[in-house]
Amino acid sequence: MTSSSTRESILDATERLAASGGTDALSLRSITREAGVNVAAIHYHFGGRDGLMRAMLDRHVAPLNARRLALLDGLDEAAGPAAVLEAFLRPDLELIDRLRRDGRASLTRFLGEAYARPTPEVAALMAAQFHPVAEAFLARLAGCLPEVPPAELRLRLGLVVAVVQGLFAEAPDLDGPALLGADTLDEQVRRLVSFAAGGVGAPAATPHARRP
Amino acid sequence: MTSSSTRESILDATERLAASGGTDALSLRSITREAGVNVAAIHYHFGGRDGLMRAMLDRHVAPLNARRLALLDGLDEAAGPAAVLEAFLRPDLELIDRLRRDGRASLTRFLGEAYARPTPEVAALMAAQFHPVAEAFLARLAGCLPEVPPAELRLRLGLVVAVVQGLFAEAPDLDGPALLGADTLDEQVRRLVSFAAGGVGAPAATPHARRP
DNA sequence: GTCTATAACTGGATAGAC
DNA sequence: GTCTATCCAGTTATAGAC
Repeated sequence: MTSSSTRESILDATERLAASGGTDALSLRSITREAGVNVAAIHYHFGGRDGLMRAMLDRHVAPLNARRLALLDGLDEAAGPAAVLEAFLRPDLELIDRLRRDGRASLTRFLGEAYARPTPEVAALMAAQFHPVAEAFLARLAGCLPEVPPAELRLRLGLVVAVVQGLFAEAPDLDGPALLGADTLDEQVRRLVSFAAGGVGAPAATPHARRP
Repeated sequence: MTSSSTRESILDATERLAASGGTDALSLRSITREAGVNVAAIHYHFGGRDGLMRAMLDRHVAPLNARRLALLDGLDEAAGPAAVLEAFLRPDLELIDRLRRDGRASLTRFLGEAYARPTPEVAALMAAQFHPVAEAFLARLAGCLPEVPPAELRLRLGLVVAVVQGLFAEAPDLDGPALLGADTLDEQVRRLVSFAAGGVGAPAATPHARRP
């Protein structure tokens, strides 16, 4: 078996396990059993467990951010904040939707955990990949929303990211009457974007009187 | 040493470890070392590791929800959506702020993980505790925001919860120029509430024309 | 109620043959 | 590049003395 096909089969097996059993099922032993390869192969190809996890993240996060930028790039000059936020959010919902249709919903939790409890290295990788994306969207939003101070905009985009993180974490459980349950993808996008646009474009907070 | 004081010292030690080392530092061995008690004591008092984790959650989540309801109860009849959302969100920010001032910021990650990767039992416990709170707030919000359909309101409150979950997960790292970094607590509350109120009260999403 | 001692496992990593 | 065999640190849990 050539080098690259073993590498791929390890990644595929890891993904299958993450999708069905959640992150706890991702021991080197279970992965190698699933992939039909050997424990040492993982160390050879990825340098260890951490390297494998980083490779898994790249596999999903890089396309996600690429799609964000592509959608942003395709917008009209005159696009409003809602359209910009749709470019930011739609790729996440597409990913969640695709994985859930495949019966691989638990894979979203793997991604959610990369946010919620990153290894220092994973955190650095995520930040490095996400930073230019965030800056591009912030610049565009600042153009649409001149009345919102840039610092406030930055904070609010951070809150939007927090929403997305929450969606990824909960996505496997949303089968019932929950968040994005029974809707079509476009419907989900509309609803999420209307919430996000309302939040990002809200009048800047001013101190208000407290009750006596 | 009496039964209850051992129980307490175990809980305290668990909390100290979660606060300094994150969730991975919470093995029975490290806990018993820190508490100066024995491994078997944990099984005696909590029935095992899971029971201990459940007890830890109760210790923080129960007061959180109680405070939410208390603040909601103290509102004027005429209170608007922003005030209601402040009652919902302020307890979270208070908790994060308090833990960060104590140098126990990592404890927030423990709570964030309870959302992001709950044991089935933990998920059930969280849902049971949170459900009545959510219903109370939804009823109140429905009164303030008759123009937003109840189903939409429910979804949006879910998104607010996702924001909170994201805040808990990231809180330990927010020392730099990040989300709620340099502000006072009241300032944080104002900013978060203005975002949430903008999102929850946004005009209901309507289909909009896509670009050609 | 508390402790010692130990059982029974699983985890990641690696040396060295092929 | 790939495998076998092994190492060792780590985990939860429990039986049984006190």
